[in-house]
Amino acid sequence: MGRPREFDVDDALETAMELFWRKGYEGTSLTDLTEGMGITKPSLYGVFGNKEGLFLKALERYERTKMNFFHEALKQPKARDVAERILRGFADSQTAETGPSGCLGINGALACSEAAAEIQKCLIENRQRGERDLGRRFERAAKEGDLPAGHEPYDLARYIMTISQGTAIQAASGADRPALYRVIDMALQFWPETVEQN
Amino acid sequence: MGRPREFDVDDALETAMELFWRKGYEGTSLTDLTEGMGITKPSLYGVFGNKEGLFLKALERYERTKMNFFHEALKQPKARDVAERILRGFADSQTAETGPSGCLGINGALACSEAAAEIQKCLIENRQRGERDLGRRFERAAKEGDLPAGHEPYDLARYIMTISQGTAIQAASGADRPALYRVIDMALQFWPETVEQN
DNA sequence: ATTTTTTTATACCGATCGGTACATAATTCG
DNA sequence: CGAATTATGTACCGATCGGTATAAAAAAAT
Repeated sequence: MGRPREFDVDDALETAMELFWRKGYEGTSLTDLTEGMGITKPSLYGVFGNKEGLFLKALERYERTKMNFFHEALKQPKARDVAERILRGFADSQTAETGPSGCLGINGALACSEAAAEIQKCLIENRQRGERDLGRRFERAAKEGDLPAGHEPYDLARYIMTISQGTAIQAASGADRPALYRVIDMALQFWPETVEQN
Repeated sequence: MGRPREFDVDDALETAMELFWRKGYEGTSLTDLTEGMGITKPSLYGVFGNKEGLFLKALERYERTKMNFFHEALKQPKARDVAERILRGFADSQTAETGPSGCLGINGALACSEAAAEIQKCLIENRQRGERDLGRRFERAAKEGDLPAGHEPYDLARYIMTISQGTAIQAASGADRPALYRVIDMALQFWPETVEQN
């Protein structure tokens, strides 16, 4: 009952996500948001709580719609394919034709005022969670004899995430997808395509 | 002549640099700056012009005092040593005990409002200049037969810069120096220590 | 038709933003 | 000693920040 909502919540959230992605949490003002989403401030607060709540919901949407490749990649049977899919998945997302360049999880609040400390902490934990999940996958690979010799699972995970975070900066600076793919090719060179059978 | 300045310009600039480094250009308020530097706003504006001018001077100081390893590294006779010194130089700077984590050139204004667009552009050009300088150095190395086979100089330069930018994010997320060193070791694995003599 | 419920639009809130006017203080020059 | 010059402290500027009070509008329920 009650007056029906005049805007689509999902569309509005998509717009908010793109704005935060492009301008960061603190760089995006409520005026940017309400104008972009085509709604008024009371509507925004009614549905999303406040700016922080809106950002967290936008981040959730980002993870669900743009980072879905990540946990899909973990399902690959070979660790090298896991790594490669993650690297290319990030590069694809960071250089999509439509939408902002780079990564919301980094652009959102890398360095910020105390007012955004909570968001910053949340994004750091977000990145660490991904790295930990990848490390766990590589731990399994180690047991399966599926890792290149002389490498610890969590070091490999940090390595892959470091490359992906690097390409996020590159993309935000204008690098295009083929350039990032060449970086990825180099980053994977040390990792033999086929590991010794045991 | 005139009343003598009551603060040390260099000390004040050092403090401003650290603040911008930790909180970014827009995340650092004039109140943060004046309180940190121990001066009043008129003094700040008298010496540094405005916030943008102060940031640019802080960036200049950063390049001069924290990034000096970079052009020193370019002087190494072997390309691989150039690459390694740059990677470790960045990692060292990003994880110094005193001072903020990460990199001012990235933390400063990765994603921001339109008000900081000029600073953002300046930092992007800054990063691209470094990459170009490294690419030129690798071009020389290519002529000298000093590059690993099958790699273009500017691709290698982008690769090295991508790793360094990745470690900047890692450092800003709490990674320590040994962890970054292990990443660097992996990133350089494909690059043979000694290249075929021709 | 009236009540109830929810969303909308307008107009406003105190706080903070970057930046400055103005008078005073501290120095050198004549 | 003035006079000129520069720096400082205070107090303020308009604009914007995130957030909200209030009431009208639009639907469902009675």
